[in-house]
Amino acid sequence: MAGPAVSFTLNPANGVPIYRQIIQQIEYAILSGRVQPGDRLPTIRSLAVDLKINPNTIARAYGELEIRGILATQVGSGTYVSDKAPLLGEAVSAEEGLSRKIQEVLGSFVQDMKALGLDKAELPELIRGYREGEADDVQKTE
Amino acid sequence: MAGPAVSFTLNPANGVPIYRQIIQQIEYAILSGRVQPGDRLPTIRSLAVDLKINPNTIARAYGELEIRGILATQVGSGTYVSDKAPLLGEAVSAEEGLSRKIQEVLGSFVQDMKALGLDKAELPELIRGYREGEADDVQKTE
Amino acid sequence: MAGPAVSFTLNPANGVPIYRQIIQQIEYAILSGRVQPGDRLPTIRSLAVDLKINPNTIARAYGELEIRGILATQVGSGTYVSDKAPLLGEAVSAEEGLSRKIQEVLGSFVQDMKALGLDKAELPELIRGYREGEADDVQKTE
Amino acid sequence: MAGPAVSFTLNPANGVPIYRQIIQQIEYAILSGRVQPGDRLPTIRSLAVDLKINPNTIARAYGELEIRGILATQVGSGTYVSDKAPLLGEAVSAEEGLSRKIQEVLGSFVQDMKALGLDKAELPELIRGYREGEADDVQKTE
DNA sequence: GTGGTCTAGACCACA
DNA sequence: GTGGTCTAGACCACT
Repeated sequence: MAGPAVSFTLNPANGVPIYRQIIQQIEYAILSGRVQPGDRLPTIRSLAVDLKINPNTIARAYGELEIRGILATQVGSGTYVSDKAPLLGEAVSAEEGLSRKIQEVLGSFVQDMKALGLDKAELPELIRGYREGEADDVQKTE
Repeated sequence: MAGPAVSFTLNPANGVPIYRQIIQQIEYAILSGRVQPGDRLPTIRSLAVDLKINPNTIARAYGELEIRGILATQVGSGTYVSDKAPLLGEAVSAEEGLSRKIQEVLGSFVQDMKALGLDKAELPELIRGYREGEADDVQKTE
Repeated sequence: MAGPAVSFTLNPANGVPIYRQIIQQIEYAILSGRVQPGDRLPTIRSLAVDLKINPNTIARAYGELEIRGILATQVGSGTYVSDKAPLLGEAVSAEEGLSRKIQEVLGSFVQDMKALGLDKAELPELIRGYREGEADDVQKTE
Repeated sequence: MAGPAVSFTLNPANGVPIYRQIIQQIEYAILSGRVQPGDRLPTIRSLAVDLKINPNTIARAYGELEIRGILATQVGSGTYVSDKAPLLGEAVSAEEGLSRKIQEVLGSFVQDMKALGLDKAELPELIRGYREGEADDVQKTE
């Protein structure tokens, strides 16, 4: 619990590009409030070591978030979450940004389960029965 | 309800390659039993017209599933679900295959929600409150 | 003898699709041990230039072998022989895989010759008399 | 031994189109002398029944051989091997036609085996040790 | 009318 | 520089 506010969990074999997994996890951490504007992110090098991936990949993720105004780099000091960060996309408030993303994730979950033959009404029960299992092939920080 | 057994819904802007979306929807339809071994899939050309994409893209999806033994094609006649299809991956029975996939989808949903700051206990309530909205930018068959 | 471990020889006019000829030659090179797990294959583009064919055709061959678990690609780096590659098909050992394929090729040779009126007993003599001629219309690497 | 002079052995799953397998077997039978000019071939319908395939497929094989002057159809009477049949391709004598085909088959056999790591010198021994095994998945006449 | 093969070329993702 | 995705279109193989 003393680790960084953004903990990264990468799955290099699930088809989603690694730099995109990193972007998503930073976005989620910001939206959920675990990371606040002004917070400092891990350096590219330290993250690269932790996650055992190419520093370029992290640089690309940070770079894209910077272009979108979500992160800001201060040379010689580090990378910080920008003040306007919570307003991801076209959201007008932090709450709305979080809520949108939740609806989006929820929507594709319900749709996937429908495609697998499960009705929305069956899902709460299914979730209650869910026990976190083994991760397949995952690299985590901390 | 009189439409084809596999209905396709594509989201061209979510980063997942189109041919992979098609593959997934066929797999899910087979796992859920909506499509049975021996069933004929839509022709490449008709699907291409319906989904407004290039026939080669459909052919690629069908082709990968054929290499994996899930589909079988008879040139001049069409593409069919193979007899051994329900045993996707290393599953030893159709039920096990479906169950595995459900756990997999469920797992990443719970994990995503956790990253957005929601605890597992909050999810059933969230789902109950979910109203199906119209998706953003989606192409469907039918 | 200092060339690449897989040398490709295509016959564009024998009815066998080019991408299948490539697949076969990679398989044979693996089965015979000339190419080992972990070895890097020629890049798609360089092979395309060498063989004077479209890069997509090479990509298709590599792609099918990847789906079958025989190759693994690392984008930005290249295409490699997978660790489990020698166990092609249902073979349980590299030796068995090679032996099976040899019997298969041998079987169709004997059968073809029988259809041409030659008995098995005549074949050893025939082979001894065989002088390697120049092939008709062939494209080779190197 | 009382069957037709051309006995057909089809393998629907080896990638070679069925009509091409039929053409090859007729060619081989002619080249080897098992079938002589003037001999009558089985009717399309009877062959279709024997081989359990679509009559169109046989019609196509016969049709192609007719275009090449190897077969001749007499309406109402049947299909016959033409007088000039043994001169397949550009061969100037029946012996030369047979010899060419034998060299061709032999050449690709030696090449395949070389690709599998076997030297020409090892092949006679290999053939002597060969025992005809089970056919995989084959349909034969008679 | 099915699906299969191949080409040409554009643009993207990744190291 | 790697490989990946998609399009457009030509031509072939087969029923």
